[in-house]
Amino acid sequence: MATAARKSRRGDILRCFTAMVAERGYDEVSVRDVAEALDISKGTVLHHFRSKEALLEQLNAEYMRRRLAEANEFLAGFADPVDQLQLIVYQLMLSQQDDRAATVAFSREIVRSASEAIMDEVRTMRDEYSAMVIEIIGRGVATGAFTEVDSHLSALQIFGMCNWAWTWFEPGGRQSATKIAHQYCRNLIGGLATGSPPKLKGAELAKAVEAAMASHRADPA
Amino acid sequence: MATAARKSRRGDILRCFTAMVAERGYDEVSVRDVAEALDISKGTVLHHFRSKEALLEQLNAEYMRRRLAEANEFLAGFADPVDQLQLIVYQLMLSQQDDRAATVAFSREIVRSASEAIMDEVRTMRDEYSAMVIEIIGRGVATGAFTEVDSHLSALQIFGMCNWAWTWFEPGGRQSATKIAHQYCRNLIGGLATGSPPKLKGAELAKAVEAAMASHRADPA
DNA sequence: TGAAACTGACCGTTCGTACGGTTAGTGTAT
DNA sequence: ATACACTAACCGTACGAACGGTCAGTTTCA
Repeated sequence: MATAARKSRRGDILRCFTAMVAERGYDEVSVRDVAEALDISKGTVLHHFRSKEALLEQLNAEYMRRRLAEANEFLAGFADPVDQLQLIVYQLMLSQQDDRAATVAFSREIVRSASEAIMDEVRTMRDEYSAMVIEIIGRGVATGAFTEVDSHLSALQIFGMCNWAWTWFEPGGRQSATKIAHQYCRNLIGGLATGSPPKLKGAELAKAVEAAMASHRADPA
Repeated sequence: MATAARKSRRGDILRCFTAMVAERGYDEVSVRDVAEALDISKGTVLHHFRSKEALLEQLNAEYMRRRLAEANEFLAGFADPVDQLQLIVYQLMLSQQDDRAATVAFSREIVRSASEAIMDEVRTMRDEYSAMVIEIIGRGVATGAFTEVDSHLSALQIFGMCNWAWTWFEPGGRQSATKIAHQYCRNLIGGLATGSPPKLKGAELAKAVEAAMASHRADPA
């Protein structure tokens, strides 16, 4: 390990900021709020992160890094595009539950990562993830597993139905993320798929995603 | 018409505010910005609307009022729940195109209308609209047109895939709202529906929605 | 003449950020 | 061992700009 004179509170700052952005939104969170919540000075926050915007950039980047790492892991275990597309849905919904704060913060401030110059690493990772999903759908169409669809548009449809969940999903609520993902898959994959509705092995897929998420979890609180 | 000593700029203010919120988000729009854009004083803006929050409330209320009025009109023309559900999708997507600013502003600030006290009229209308869609799906399940699904959850799925479009859809872009709605319906209604994929009479439905939207259009610029 | 539309100066507050100084650990040479 | 240099963590203050909102007064028109 490099050097760590005093144990840094960098991690705490990012975590606290993430929680606050999730709850109130970027504009309603001030650097002062974060500092006060952690009982440190505002100067300390800006010692660790160049600016408030840099804080958001880090939050977004870490979020995408986790999702990509997970996806690379669990997709490797399944070759069938029908399975793979479901895995994606399970991941997106499970992140609503198990990586809630970061997911909400990321989703609600998503436009901010679309244009700002500081966010181009985030943008690159978003594109990479999108491309992955588009490729899966395209492959499904090519093999005849899916009907002829615009794979780009179908990907957006999937992102939409999953990402929007930040506005209403409650982790402790009546329905678990897996249950929701399962029905989303039934409704959507059923529509994409050709012939008789494919048998969806939900439990197995959910387990694979959960395993991948566990091994790339953010640092503990 | 009631009274109008000087012709009021109330409409202009709300329209301008809507456009700005759509583009930048509520927090990034100041009352001063609106006033300067219209070349009036800040006092005038707050003469017409009690507060900045009241401005957002009006924007949301007008948006929901339009959607409800349209829905009540075009749903009356079709009895089949499969048709009706498609009409909803067409409406949600067409509003992204033909009522863009209000739709984006409404979508991106949707959480603000979920909790704030001032927003309860908006909340009531949102609930009414939701209930309508849930009822359609429930009826489809009851008649056997749709498979056994949680109609509440399926409604959220539809709202998600449509509402999320504010983050990426461009009115003048490569794909029209109707085209997108058509594919969304194919992918999703196909999955909901039982038996062979129902014939989707897209063109007719789109026309009905467009007619309804035309007759409840917001005041011209 | 009265009511609505509108103005412009103003208030109190909060914002993000810059910056000089202090404290506490770590590596190194004696 | 112990003195010294160095670095990263952290504090506290200060600042100009912008914020939402108030209000007494002026203009305009039916």
